[in-house]
Amino acid sequence: MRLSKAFLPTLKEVPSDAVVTSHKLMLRAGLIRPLMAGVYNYLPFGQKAALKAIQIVREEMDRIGGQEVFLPMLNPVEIWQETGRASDFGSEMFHLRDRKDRELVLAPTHEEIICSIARNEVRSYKELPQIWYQFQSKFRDEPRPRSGELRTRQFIMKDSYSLDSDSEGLDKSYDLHDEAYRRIFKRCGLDYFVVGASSGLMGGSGSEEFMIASDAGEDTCAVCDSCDYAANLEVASSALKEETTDEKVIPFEKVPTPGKRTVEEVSQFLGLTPDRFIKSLVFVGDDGLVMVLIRGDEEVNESKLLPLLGASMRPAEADEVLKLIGAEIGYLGPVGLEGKIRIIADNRLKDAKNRATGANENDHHVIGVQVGETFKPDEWADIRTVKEGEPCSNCGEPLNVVQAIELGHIFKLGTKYSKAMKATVLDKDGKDVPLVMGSYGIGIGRLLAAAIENQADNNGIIWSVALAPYEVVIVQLKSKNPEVGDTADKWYENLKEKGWSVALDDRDVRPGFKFKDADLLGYPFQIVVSERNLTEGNLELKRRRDGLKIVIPEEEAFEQLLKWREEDIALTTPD
RNA sequence: CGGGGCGUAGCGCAGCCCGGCAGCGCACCGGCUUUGGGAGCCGGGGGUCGUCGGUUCGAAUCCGACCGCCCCGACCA
Repeated sequence: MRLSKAFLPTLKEVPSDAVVTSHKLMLRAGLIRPLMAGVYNYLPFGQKAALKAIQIVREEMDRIGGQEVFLPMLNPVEIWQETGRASDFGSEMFHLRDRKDRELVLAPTHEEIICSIARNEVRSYKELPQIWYQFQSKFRDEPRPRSGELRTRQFIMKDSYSLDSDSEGLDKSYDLHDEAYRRIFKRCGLDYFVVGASSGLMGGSGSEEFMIASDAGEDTCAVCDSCDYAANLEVASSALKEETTDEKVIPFEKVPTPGKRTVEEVSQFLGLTPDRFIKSLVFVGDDGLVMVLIRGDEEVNESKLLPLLGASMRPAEADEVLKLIGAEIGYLGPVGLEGKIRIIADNRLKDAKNRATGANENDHHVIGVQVGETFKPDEWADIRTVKEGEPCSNCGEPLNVVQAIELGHIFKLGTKYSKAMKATVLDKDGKDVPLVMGSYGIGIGRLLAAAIENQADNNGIIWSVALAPYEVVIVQLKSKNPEVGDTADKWYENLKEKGWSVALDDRDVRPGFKFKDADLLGYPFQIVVSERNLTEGNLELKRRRDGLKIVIPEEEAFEQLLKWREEDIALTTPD
């Protein structure tokens, strides 16, 4: 590409709307421009990088036997009603009507569409396994898009779906994706790690996320440095146990606590530490109100609660609580509510002695609560949020808690969708069985943003050869000596002929401008062609990654460049 | 959806408190000079001051409603 002809609107100043590094740099480097909240235009250089990422993903999906398809983003709402997800997604799904007033949706993902194809076309276990994938715009009306390409309302996703006739088959398809994803992120030069994850609304029996550590990330993960344990905080657990005590039992008593509602207020008022409290929260699940108990100094993990309460889970409203229990939020507790409301307690409260909690009467709490005696919960579960430094459940060493960006997510869906949509095949015994499905996603824009978050400096982006819009730029400095332009042209044509992707900065601007732009754009390599060096028969080469600059005889320059490129590619080659 | 901030030339911003000619820097156009880290000088073009309504002799400025964008939180396949 000759930059004199390129559409490359770079910015010297940082747009005021951008906060995170990748967003600032994608705007400054002219990769993207905003259209509205959470929706971006991809400009030529951004699209170049996206296509490179897409090609890497495509090669790896083909490598595991995936077949590329292209499924509609415009869907009839009925198909989403078959699985109940039209309502599960709620207002996160875009709805629209056609000219005949038929209700349509913009697809946020494609499990339902895959099922609708499979139930019509796939008859026998002999046709399985199948892996179908696509690159497609996904639409999700996020309540709060943010951080540029990290969370958007429309984005390109590689989504794939595996179809098998039994769970052993699913395991294989899942493992193939696991391998493909590791190769993809390695090839993109990303320092990823894999964590156990929540399946959330997707359902199914298991899922893993591919993460990259970054303060810009919206996910929090517990990671063990001593063993391979790593989990999204949504599902992470630790080996922490309630310390057993032989303290003397104090008698059960109701005490007035006028106007004191929060654990902090009541603990101060009663002279107890927050860990001596049982915090009682009320949620609404698929089957009505549920009381959830956790130690006063800890936080309930709503992701862990979701599978226990159902997809419609939400915190209860104040008046719902008042109606059932007769006390306001702040004075709630499990004592005396057995049989009246389902009570789920965190494992850590087992055998807890001498605790304080709400009395279910305004302005009163109770003390001397012996868990298991004063009251018995209906269920025990791990519903707490793991904190930094707690012992790893695998090896006992302290866990680290880190912020991370979710690059990809793989799910074992099982039969949730195939059952709901009657997508079945005949098995070996001639019996109808529902397809056993997996679903697997990578956000392309997020992948690019993560790569930039991971590799950038004060001067701009640092692309790896794998994702760079162009792997090398020829910075042609202006000169009256025609040899400079001729040499730059010659190198441009020669490199292109050798299959390199190359940009020639032949714009009529000053040298400083070109150098700044080259660093901002993040080409892995720069070739500076100037009169000053050329009179000595030299070129200057610069490697963006570490800023290394060398002046080298023109005849030796290509050899050096080739070596640098091979080194760069070696860094992103899977084992 | 709750809290906060913002909306003035393509971009970054000042002016608003205390109402009275709509400004600055960059970018853009023309000219001259300059040419190894985002040039200098001279000249020039570009604005429904987010929208609608109100107060006022007069509104970018004060008041109200709405719209949009960003941040924090809630939420997030």
